[in-house]
Amino acid sequence: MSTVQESDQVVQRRANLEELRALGIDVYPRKFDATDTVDALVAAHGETPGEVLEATPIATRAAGRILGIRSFGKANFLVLSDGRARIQAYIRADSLPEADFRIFKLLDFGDWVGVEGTIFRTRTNELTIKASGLTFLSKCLLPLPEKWHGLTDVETRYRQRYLDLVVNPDSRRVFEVRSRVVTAIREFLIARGFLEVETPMMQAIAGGALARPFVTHHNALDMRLYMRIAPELYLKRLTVGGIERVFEINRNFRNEGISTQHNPEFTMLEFYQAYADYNDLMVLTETMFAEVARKAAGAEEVTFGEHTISLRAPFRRLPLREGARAAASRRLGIEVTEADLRSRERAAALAGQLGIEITDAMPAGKIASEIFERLCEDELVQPTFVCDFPTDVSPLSKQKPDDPETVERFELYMGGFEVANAFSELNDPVEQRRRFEAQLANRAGGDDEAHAMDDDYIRALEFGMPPAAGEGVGIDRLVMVLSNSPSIRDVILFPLMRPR
RNA sequence: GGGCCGAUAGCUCAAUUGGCAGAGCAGCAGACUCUUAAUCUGCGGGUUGUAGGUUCGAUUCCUACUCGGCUCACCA
Repeated sequence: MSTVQESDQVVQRRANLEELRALGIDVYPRKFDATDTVDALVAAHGETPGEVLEATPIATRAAGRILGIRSFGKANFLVLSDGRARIQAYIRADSLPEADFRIFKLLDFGDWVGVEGTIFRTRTNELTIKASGLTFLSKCLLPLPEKWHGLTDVETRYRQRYLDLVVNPDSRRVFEVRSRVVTAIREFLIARGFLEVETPMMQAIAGGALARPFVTHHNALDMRLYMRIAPELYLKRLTVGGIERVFEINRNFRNEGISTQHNPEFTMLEFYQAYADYNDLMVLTETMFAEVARKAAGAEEVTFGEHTISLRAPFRRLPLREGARAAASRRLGIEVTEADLRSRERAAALAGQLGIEITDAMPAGKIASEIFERLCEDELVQPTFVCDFPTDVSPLSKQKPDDPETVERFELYMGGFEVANAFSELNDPVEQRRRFEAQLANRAGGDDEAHAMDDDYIRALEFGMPPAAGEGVGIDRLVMVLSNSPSIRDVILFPLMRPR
């Protein structure tokens, strides 16, 4: 947004500002010494009866943005917001200095002020600061959205998030949930001996996931760099280095479509635990999610759209081929077997019958997972560990000891989308090299999201990586579920938008 | 990228068959010493997303474009 045309309202607000200046007031003062936040006042005295407040008057100094002015000549009310809570201030001409009352007369909806006074309850039992002093703190020169309907235009809410936060308390609530989610995860992992680290965001090889990267360039080194699509290979190098429990919460970047579940930059928790396998991580994840839900949303059951989602452990386990097999059987009215899904030829035929497009380059496992995603994904509302993925869609996972076509991997679905992905980590350098080579073949076959060869990573494995399991958790999506937000843009403060 | 929908005052929304572009809040002037979506009286406020076209006349119909939403495709 560039300059806004000077409407009559803006002219008026500027005039009010100049009039304050003419009174000798510093209209952009340095500071205000508040003794309490509005939120703290409401929390502390929201239930205190009026008689108690009257018997022992409580003095306070609080500041905030004006979100309401009700004027009755000599008796006036201001609604003061600190972004979390609101409290009203009672401004009486004969209760505060004349100069301060003159300030009041020049206030506009949206201005920042500080109020000094004592707390009482009005006849209508409203908790109120009876002002004995009023300090002007900053001017709102542009008219804010309306007090009653707030701001509903989604484009403006995303582009000018600050307006959304000013007038829509629910929006603020979402980002408080988000903050608590991250805090709860940190506490959970640190309490279990995990070390938080930061690994490169700019990488010479964008590995650890199958996705198109953003490309950038380092001038001094004259080298191509990729914004990371995952921290995985660096965190696993750290397990080679002996950091047995490690995690990172940070941004990933993927150069792909935008949707209600995809933003080009998104926040991911990734953690690795040595000596554990994917079964251990399922237990860890259930425990963690239940705790995070309690701490961030206040309960293990949350409302998500028309659903109630329970994050109480344990979560359902559903082997991928079993889910795909059952769904395909239902859809086609025939008995589909797991063996069908393991056969390239029969799986391809099934996909054809189901109307799922496949390419010649797709191996059987890829087709099975396509069938699963198309038929099952939307129905996975309650937390479900989809487990035992085909090997050829999982280049970094360890195979099951008795079934080399299957890896020890799970994805956690809830609310109808994927929230986490984990596996027993492939730590055999020879097998890892073979998997990378298979990926290179896919790339040659036209799959530009296939994993690149990473010799440096192979070398790290050759030094010996302990048995370990690792997991990535999409923080944004988890927050969506825990804050009942239908779009990922609702949980990202400044989602990517085309410039206007 | 495809499909559908949307864009009107600062905000939230109307506008009949194509016929003077309106309301509430916000703003301005005034009244009011406990209101809370305060109330009451009066007043101002518009390049109807952009560019074209059809028409005596376009917010309305048509075309293109911009931005956005949903959705499909895509998406470890």
